[in-house]
Amino acid sequence: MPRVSDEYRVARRDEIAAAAIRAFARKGFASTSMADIIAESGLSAGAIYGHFTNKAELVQTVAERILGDRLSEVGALRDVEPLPSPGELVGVLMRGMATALGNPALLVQVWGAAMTDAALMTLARRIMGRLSDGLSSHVSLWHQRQHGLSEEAADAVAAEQTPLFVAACQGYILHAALLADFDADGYLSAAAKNLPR
Amino acid sequence: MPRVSDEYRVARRDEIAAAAIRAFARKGFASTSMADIIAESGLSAGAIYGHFTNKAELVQTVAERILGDRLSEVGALRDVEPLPSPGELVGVLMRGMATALGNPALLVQVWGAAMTDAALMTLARRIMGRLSDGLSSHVSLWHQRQHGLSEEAADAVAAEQTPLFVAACQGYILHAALLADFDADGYLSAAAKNLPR
DNA sequence: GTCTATACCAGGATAGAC
DNA sequence: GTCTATCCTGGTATAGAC
Repeated sequence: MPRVSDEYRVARRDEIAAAAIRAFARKGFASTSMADIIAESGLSAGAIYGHFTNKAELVQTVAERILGDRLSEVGALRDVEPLPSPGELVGVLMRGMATALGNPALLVQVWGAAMTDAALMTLARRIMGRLSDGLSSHVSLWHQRQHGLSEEAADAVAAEQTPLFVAACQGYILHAALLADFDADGYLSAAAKNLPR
Repeated sequence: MPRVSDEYRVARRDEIAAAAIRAFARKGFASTSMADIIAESGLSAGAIYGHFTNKAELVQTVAERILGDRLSEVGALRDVEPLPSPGELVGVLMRGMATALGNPALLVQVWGAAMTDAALMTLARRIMGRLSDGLSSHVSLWHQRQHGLSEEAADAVAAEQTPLFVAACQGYILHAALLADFDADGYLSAAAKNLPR
């Protein structure tokens, strides 16, 4: 029995989630406390806990939003013309992620946290599954168009190769997060050139 | 001015570090408390803090040991006969890591923790640098032997391709840590077959 | 060097007034 | 719904006896 309108509720939740994202971007995922988020939002502890039952639910919501946004990009992959090679696609995805997310360290922290947090683990799996599906269907399409494979044959090749393209994305993120002098363009052009095509 | 022999000191440190590794393997890297390590070691808080100034130093020592052990394997890469392709080498490395370390989740947690811990970041960079160097010199050797490239030309190719091999390792670890039904053999044979050679 | 006991702190969550 | 104030837990590190 809400005392206020649903629009108000969702708007407040959005507002709090946005503040949490800013806080995470500034202080990192794991080392951001509720106090940080509270300060960033300009609200109070009571207000936050009125909209999220606990920190886990808030984190879940925020992570969903951060990663979910990237997925729409994967969905639009099929329609790019001329069809880029899967290796080039890795570059498109990673550049999009870099500008949208800013700090790749956030993703690495989410992975680490997922190792001991069941909800985050589920989320990370779902995201990775969707990325994998998006890439896979693109790889299949590529082999059909480029090498004239049948759909079945192309799907088989895609099933085998897709993990390597996923790994190229994950490797990009880890390189970017760990190396101070990471050469992003060099990495991506090497991926476009050397991954199977 | 140590009151006991140096041998005793290093033996105790080793003992504590080994207990910490067991604790990390069981409860994960981030969520293991000093109390867990104390219990696992059978010693007391005072004893531990007599040998390590704080948790960070203990973690540093343990992480160094876990990751450092893997590096000897990288060093021995050159001597394998017949020379495996770089893609095959990824398989050798990852299988060795899997048996030695058991749980790949530990590495993912170390990466995540490194994002906000300067000492761990330094360590992670050093490990990745050495892995990269080991792979790189192998890739160069491979291209000299297999395709008759000059040392300079082979080094240039290696510089370009090495990040992809490193990414294949990192991707393996993330796949293994995140996916419940990960097909390790399928991943590694796909890597051996599809990575540049 | 090692033990027990405890000080101390950070962070998540709640109570009750408005 | 939101605020302020506070409780409570879990965790690191230290004090002082042996």
